[in-house]
Amino acid sequence: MADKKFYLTTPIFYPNAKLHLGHAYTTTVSDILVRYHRLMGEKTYFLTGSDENTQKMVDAARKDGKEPLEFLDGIVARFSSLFSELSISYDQFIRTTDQKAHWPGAQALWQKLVEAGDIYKKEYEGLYCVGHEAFITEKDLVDGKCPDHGTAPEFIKEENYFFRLSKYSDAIRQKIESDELLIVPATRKKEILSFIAQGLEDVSFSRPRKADWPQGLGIPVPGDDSQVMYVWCDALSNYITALGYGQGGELYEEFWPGMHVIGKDILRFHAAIWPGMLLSAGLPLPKTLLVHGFITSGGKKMSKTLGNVIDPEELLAEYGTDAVRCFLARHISPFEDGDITREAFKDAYNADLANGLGNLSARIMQLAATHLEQGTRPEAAEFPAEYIQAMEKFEINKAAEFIWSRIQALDQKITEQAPFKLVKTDLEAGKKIIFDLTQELYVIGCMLNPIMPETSKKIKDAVAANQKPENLFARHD
RNA sequence: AGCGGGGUGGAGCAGUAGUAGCUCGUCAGGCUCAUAACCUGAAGGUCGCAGGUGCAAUUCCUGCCCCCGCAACCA
Repeated sequence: MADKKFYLTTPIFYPNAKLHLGHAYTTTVSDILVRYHRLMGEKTYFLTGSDENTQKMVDAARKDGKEPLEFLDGIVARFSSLFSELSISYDQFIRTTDQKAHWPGAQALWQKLVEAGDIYKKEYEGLYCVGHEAFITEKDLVDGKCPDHGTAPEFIKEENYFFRLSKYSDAIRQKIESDELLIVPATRKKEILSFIAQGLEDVSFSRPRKADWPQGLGIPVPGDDSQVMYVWCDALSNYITALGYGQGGELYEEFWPGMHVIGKDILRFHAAIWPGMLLSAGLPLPKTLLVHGFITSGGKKMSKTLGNVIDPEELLAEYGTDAVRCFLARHISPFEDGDITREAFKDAYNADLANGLGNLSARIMQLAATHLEQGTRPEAAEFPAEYIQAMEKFEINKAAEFIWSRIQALDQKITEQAPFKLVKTDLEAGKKIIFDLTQELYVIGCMLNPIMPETSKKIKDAVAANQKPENLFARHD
């Protein structure tokens, strides 16, 4: 058990805008899983980062009147400030513009694909839409313009490198079917298998270096400085470059392969292109892909025009870190789309935290502080099987549900056994009940560790100190 | 068009071939240790529609209807 390893990554995020609730969700789910495995005594490594070599970022920077690299530093600082407010316990933040940490590994991986004979040059011509950052076909056009962006596409003829993904369709399918590459939930596995069954096409793997990209942006293709890597080798590779792949990294030897937490929109890249690259390079595939859904608000996708955007920063400022983590963990399924509104958040906060956990802690610890002589810090808390099973299956909402069923059971127990009454007639019997309550509260504190690290500590400390904690969660009305 | 997800008491969700559960809300009662909290009970659903297979379907199959996402700030 002690030498079990757990490596988990989030996607790397686009630094052209600030992070929204969806990013906060991915990262929080990831953090809960990592903290759980850490709690189980495993050696963990938790990676997150930013995907920086992109045209959209350059555009956003210029629009902001900043040089891209300077702009990036500012955005990345905001990322880490959000992560810190969310108590995200990552070990490393990888940036794809990092020429020391990232580039050598990405280039080493490219080289492997070349050696495997899977990189070839191809002339490509077509209509390129700048807004899409992609080629579009003539039949997409309306009046000669891109219907989404209202601009005429440029006719581009360029030579690019391609990756022979088609060669790996069968091998990838086999790995996924056999769960060697486990895709959770099963519906996503089915979805990607039906996609792969159509046969995978080779993918464009590089772009000509753009004149307006500064030095330091875009990873040069080994042996061809006129080209930079396209997103696949540039970004997906972060999962191993961060561990020092290609640079004799010990972390790589120790932790790869691990698991990726991703949103449903990037399933294809992670379940088709990325495994294809790894197969070509002769490297192990990730063990698990956890694919979560999107967070909607009022049943609709959050959008500025609808005005239903919920900003994680605002929620954090109003309710605090653990309250936000608790909502995301308990009320959003890690496998499907989930919904949040301010009203629902407030209701859940009052029910789960103020009336539930907070009030229970207060009533038990008030009794304990009044009637017990001293606190206790139980040696090793037993984790109930239901909790373990849910967490192992990544069902953090069910794990949370289980904790709250325990909270309810304790409230019932206090009412039924009425230790506050019993102490007046049979002090010892009353004290025994109160002591038991503190022990059970302590276990709840332990189980809460991954989901609500701060609250977990406060509860355990309160039991240890035999003191009623400060009001943990004040009601919001 | 195609692909994917979903339609279950007022709201949000679980769930299973055989008396339909949970949370919130509502109503009534109880308790007083606690954060006007907590506990108990009640009302409220023909489980989208129509067929089919089964002794039996909300649960399996077929068809249909409706909603949502796949295009934006994107996980």
